[in-house]
Amino acid sequence: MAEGSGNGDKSPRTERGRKTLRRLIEAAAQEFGERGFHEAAITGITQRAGVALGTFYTYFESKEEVFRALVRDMSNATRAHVAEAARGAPDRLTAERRGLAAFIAFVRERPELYRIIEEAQFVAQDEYRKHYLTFAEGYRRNLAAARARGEIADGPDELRAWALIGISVFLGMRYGLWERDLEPQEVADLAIDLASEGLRIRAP
Amino acid sequence: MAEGSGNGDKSPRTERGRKTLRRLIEAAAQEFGERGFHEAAITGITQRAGVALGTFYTYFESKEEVFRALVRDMSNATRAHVAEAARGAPDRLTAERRGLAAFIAFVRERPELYRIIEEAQFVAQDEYRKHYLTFAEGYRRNLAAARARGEIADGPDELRAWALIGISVFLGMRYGLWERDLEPQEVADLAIDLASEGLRIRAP
DNA sequence: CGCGAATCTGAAAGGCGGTTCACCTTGCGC
DNA sequence: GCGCAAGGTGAACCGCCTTTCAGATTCGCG
Repeated sequence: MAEGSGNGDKSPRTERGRKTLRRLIEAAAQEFGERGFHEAAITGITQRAGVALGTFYTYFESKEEVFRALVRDMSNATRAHVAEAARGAPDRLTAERRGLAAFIAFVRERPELYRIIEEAQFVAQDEYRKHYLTFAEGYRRNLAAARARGEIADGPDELRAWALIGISVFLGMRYGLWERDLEPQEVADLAIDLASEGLRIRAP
Repeated sequence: MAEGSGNGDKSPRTERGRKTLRRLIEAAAQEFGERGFHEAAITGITQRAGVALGTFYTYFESKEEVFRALVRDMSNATRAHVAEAARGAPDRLTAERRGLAAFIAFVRERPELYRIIEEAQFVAQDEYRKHYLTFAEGYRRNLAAARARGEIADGPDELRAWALIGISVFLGMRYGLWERDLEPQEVADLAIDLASEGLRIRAP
């Protein structure tokens, strides 16, 4: 759960406490996911968790603090999920394809996580930036390594990383969140084909 | 200014009124851009505009209504700006390059507009979707036409459109809003080169 | 058992800011 | 000039929700 920044040592000491904390976090994910940060109410969180209002403040300093904790969790969960799916791929493009398909499927399963991260842009800018900067840095490293191995053409790693992230996020939104007229696997195949081959007509 | 949906006929009748309305809209763009929808206060808007609190409600039904009006305005302004820059390009890839450079430059000039559109996701979902759906539809048509002319390789127009929009938005965020270590023109050149050539090594 | 620490409780404090409204001012059309 | 619609004013209302807090309850340990 990442502990993190300055919560005046509110971590639980007993098993009971840990259980309550977990329920609060899950309830918060639901509440924020359904209603958004500002519409969400602490009473909504505590009701979902089945505890009294005051209990919330046994574990969190403020509404914003849970939200930040949630963003970190989801950021980690997303990266872990994608990395897991791509692990053991024979080459970079295959890894990309698998990662993207997994990402879109992930968005479908847990739309609330997607929504929370995007809202962080306005509630916890620093966490939002950290999320994408971390993602981009990993991406950049992968591209640089693939380039060194001669798997992909020469080019600017960092910019490419941001471009590919943009593709993933928007395809995730369009084909994961908004409509499901294509399967994650198809979306990934088509997208990676575009990234790999480009728009220009290949010489025969 | 797009009139738009159901504001109980609050449009100004005189020149004085039109002037005040314009100042309110500009003030709102500033206030929302700097503080975000929820932090923004009507008093902040009216103070910036130099009018009394009540005057706001002479022209708008609610806080949300100005916000929606603003999103529509900015959506139109962005599309117009990009289309203008791309007009008269000899081929699609050149048009893309010019449009992207213009978009990134636009974001740099008016970061508040960018921020407002993204926040619409949580304040006025329908406007947000409409913005990107409209953008995507135009893009798709352009790609289909270019494909028909034999300028680009065969492929799925709509998905490509979403992918290219994702690239633009994320490069705009990274190189327009967050840091300026590359010029808009360089970003556009590199990005369109990626979109055109792809990652795979070209046969000699 | 019995005691202290950890948890839990929920009423109420305290702020905040959107919206209303009754009244005043301005300026166009005759 | 003058009358009336359009425009402008800001104090007050109002509902909502985060956070606090004093006290009750539970639990683990000796």
